Amino acid sequence: MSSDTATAPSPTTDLPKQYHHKEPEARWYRFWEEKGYFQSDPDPRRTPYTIVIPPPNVTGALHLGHALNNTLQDILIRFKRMQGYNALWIPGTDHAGIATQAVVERRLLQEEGLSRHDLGRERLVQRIWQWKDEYEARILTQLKRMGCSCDWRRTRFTLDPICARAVRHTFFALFRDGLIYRGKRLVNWDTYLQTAISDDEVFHETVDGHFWHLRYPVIDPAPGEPSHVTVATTRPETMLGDTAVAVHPDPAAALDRAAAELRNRLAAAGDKQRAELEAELAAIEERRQRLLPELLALRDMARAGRMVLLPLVDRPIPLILDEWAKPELGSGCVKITPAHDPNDYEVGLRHRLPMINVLQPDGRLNAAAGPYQGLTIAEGRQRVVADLERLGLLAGVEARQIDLAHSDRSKTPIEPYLADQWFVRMEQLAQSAIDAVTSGRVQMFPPRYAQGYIDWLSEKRDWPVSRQLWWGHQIPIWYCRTASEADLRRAFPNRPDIAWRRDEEHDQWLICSRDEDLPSDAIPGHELVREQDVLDTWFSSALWPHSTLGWPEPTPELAYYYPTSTLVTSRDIITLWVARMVLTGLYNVGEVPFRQVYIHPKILDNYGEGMSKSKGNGVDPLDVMEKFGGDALRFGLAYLTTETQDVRMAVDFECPHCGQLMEQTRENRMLPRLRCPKCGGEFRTQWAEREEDLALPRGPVVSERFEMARNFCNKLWNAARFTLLNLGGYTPASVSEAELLLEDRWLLSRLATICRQTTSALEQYRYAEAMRQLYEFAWDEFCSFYVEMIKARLQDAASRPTAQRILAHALDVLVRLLHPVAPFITEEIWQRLNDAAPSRGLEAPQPAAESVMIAPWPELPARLTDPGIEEQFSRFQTLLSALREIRSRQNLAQRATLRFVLRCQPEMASLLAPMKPYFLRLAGAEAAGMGPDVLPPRTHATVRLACGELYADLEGLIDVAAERARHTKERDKLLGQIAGKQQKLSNQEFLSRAPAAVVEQERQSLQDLQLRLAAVERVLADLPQA
RNA sequence: GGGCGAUUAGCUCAGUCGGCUAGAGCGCUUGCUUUACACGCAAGAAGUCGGGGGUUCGAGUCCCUCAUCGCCCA
Repeated sequence: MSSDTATAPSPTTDLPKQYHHKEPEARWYRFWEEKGYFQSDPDPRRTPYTIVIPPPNVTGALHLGHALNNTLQDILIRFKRMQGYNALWIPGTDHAGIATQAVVERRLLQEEGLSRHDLGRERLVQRIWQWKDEYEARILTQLKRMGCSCDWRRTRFTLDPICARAVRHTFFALFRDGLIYRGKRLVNWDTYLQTAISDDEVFHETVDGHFWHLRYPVIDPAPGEPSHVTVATTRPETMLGDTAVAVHPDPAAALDRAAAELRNRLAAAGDKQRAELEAELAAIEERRQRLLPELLALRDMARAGRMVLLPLVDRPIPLILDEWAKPELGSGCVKITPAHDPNDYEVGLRHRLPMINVLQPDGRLNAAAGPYQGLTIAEGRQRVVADLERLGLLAGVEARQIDLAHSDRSKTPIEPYLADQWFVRMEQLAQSAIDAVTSGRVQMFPPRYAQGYIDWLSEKRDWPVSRQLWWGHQIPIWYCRTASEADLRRAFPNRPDIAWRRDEEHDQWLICSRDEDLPSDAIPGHELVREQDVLDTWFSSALWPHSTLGWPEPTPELAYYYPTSTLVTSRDIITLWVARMVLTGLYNVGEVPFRQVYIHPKILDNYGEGMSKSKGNGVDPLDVMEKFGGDALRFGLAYLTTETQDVRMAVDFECPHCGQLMEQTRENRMLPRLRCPKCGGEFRTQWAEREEDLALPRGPVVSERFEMARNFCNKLWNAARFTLLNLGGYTPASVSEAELLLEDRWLLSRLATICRQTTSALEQYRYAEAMRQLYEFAWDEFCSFYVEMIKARLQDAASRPTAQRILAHALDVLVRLLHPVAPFITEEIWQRLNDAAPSRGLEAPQPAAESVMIAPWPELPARLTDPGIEEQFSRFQTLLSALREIRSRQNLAQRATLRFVLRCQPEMASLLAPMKPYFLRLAGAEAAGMGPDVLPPRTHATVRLACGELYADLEGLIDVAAERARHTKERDKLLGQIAGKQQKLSNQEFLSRAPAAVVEQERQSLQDLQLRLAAVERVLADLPQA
């Protein structure tokens, strides 16, 4: 069963002072896998808790953003698994159509000078599969190194046969139900990649451009009518595709409206904007004078159905009336190019204008461009402008900043382009997804993200799903021009897996096949041609929660695990992915894909930009883990996961030769090797690929965030080390309440509270809060107080056994609480603890689980929570820190014992009496007396505390100047605070309106401050004059 | 233009129902080979909670407004 890899070394040997993460991480991950702890199978007796991974793109390796995403999922899965749920985390990757094809194509061009067309479809796809294999392996390795407890048997890929089958079934059903159609649409055309891309893959950038003013001659102008119409454009070559010129139907009213709006804004404007707005208003009035008469004339001409002659191609095109023409802008007229501009497209639809496409897929001008055919866009633009100028039809050029759409994939400008595309009708589907969220069947955390989701879906824009790519799910449609419907019926009798529809526009049949590809002669005597396009990647990822569970097969997994429990993702794909999963889940399975969606922050680089594969600013989690360990990576990330704030993380490279830090910048972040500015040594980065680079030592990427987490792991390690070194001769036995000392009851109370708080925080996805609580408890309470206090008892033969039992138990609980976030170190400690104290627990000791991963999530009895004890203990802590401060302020020698007395109530004295040894141990202070009647030493420092008045004996020790400075400052501060309180308490409104408890609290607080002031003033008076 | 978020110590960030003298990590200063830990221990300094107005007995927290930054949508 258990391999010897799983045996921890003996606790008394090999306990280094520093935790070394490397070896235990590999060892325990192997152990968990061998034990099958990650695996989950349907089991009706248990409640499932399921997460599907947001499948990372195989485009490249994972960065810290992914590390965060997966850490948060693993924390949930491990937490729920320990809580007793049948926890399943399904892993996998996404083929990422355009992104991956683009990367492989780019590399092909760079390294071999070949285009995809040189290679051909089959061989390109083969190359991409190779890329996929390499990066999928790398990604899965990264996840494993991070400790992710996925059920690897169930690893899926969006292009694998199971997912492909789900895609085919979905497409078929949508087609059969009339929810898929083919149509001409204006799409965002990437001329570089020669594919349509979705709006979401477009980014806008302001660039320097021009505004050209073109003059179109009016055909047969009547006397008094303008002979030309002037239009303006940033893309003059598109004029070749113009099919109308629009003028506003009521230009006077439009100008009035524009002016009125400006006046409104002017009324509300600050001084800064005023001048600007006034200038705009003046400009409008000026236009009214100069342009309005002509616009009115043009309006009348348009009404009369008059035409203008489109220059260069000499095509008569109509003047039309449309509100898209803005009288307050440019010439007031606008050229209409429906095939190459989204707004013009809408105008074209309204007026049933012809739509003339002048571009080829590669971005060159086509036959419709007449004499310009074959030119690139840039060449065409130059020639068109020159020719117009020669004809005297160029009215002017102005330089201007223009907003230009770019392809996120190729970084080249997007051309709006009219093309045949496949669409999914969103009307019903979108509504179902909206309802799922508004009804609460799917909940979003934080809830504010629901609004954006609903707004986006409410537009119900049809989803363009075809991509002119080779990498992806090829659309299962075959075209046939010649067959009759009778031929189709004859060829496919009783075939529920075949559906067809008529495509009137292209005079052909569209035939969809669900299961098998159709041969070209499937209809005898007719030729079938397969659609070349593939589906948008999101089409397959939309099915992820059910395709991974085997849908459309009615698998036991689907029945048991669906709907899944939680989806953990980042906000930028709420619409692209989350919304689409909801609607396909409802459509295919009839049930939402998940109950809760948790949206986590983004990790930004030191420039405030999100990490991304394409930007190359991603930090490889392996780099971080190499230096700090997987647990530190995870803890550091979870600690940052607050509700609202993205995380800006500046990172440095650390020279492996000399330790010098180098800031990671835009310039160096993608280089395969770097040279240390200090020692001149070279090292490699995550981008190293060539052998000579790989031979260099790796320079890790470091950040202060992970140092903090690494230090925390080390602290935990040492707490465990201390425990293990003191468990010699441990015997299990129940510990009665009577045996518990004050500090034990305090610790158990705190532990019970922390258990409750951690559970609650994790259940509400408040990761940072959970981490902070655990950090503070482990470090400030368990280590700094409890461990220190128990040392004496461990030295004493009589008290040792009980102390050991409590200590082992406390460490056991703490380790379990930390397991979800820090799985490796907690397992290492757990195993060593199992050797030293195999049976633990206070009430009735039980043999511990063979792995902390499958140990039960700790829940301490509520009765252990004792606010009274915690209050008392905090008195002790305050007293202690006052003593320490005096020591420090007085610069007391290490070995010098500070004697003190505490004037206090008898109850307090008896409470603190048993703590006497701790004052000595923790503050080098000896209590000479406690109680109401103690007398202050002759030369003393005093502090008034909640528990009483502390007098430290400073005979022969005092530093007068330091003491005076200190107390003067303290007095001034107190005076200010007291004044504030007094004012508050003399306010009748406050006294009458604030809750009595608050008023009482304020009174107490004032009294306390006054007592402290009195004490400080007494000390100042007592101090010898300097 | 619309929406969302942010602005708190030198830096990076917490701060839940409005209620103690606003906290942490790092950095800084001082002192420590205290037998788990220098990746440590102890102590300290450091804040006009972006500006202005309002609500309230009371505002870092709620409302309005302005400024700056980021993201999403058009």
